[in-house]
Amino acid sequence: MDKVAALRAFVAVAEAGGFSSAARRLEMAASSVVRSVDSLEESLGTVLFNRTTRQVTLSEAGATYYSRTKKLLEDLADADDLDRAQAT
Amino acid sequence: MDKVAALRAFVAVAEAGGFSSAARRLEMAASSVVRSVDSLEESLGTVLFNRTTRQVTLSEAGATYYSRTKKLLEDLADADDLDRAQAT
DNA sequence: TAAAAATACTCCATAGGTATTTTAT
DNA sequence: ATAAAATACCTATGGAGTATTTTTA
Repeated sequence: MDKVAALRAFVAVAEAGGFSSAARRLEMAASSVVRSVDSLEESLGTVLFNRTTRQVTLSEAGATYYSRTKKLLEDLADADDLDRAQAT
Repeated sequence: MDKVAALRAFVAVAEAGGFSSAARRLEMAASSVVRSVDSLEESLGTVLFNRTTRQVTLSEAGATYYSRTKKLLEDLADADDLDRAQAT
């Protein structure tokens, strides 16, 4: 599993409020988004979203995970910017 | 590219001081470690290690990247531990 | 010359897309 | 009825190993 891709999918679904709209936003197939989140949930052993075909909302664990990983993806983008003046 | 795997390889090489010893530590083939770091360097557009067949040392950019990503991998592991009492 | 890096070659898992089916409003 | 989720199916890409070659101290 590409964890970073899965985290991006997860965050997009959380913010878009659904798999289809997240897929449009990410410009990828909805099936890929579903699978990324599925494998993420499986690897965590936790349900991240409460899903019906009409509604996708973060579970409690999902909300916690969202707040942690959102920042983490930003940090990763920052880390990759090696030209930036370094605080380190 | 599996970025997280590549970051783990990068950190291991930095700490082990070489691709072979990193591979032993990670229990994977040296060729995989080399390729992970290669693709990481390519995606960053930056040389992370100064390499000869006898010596592998962090470049300046590599040293910066190491200090950033080392912490990031720890944060990721923390984020995945959803049972932990949450500061968030 | 010996140990490690680099590379070529191969194989297989899986990421990703399309098409279809199921579900809920 | 419709829009979205879920899933089945297929293909191609790339991740991973083994074996080989190159390099340098």
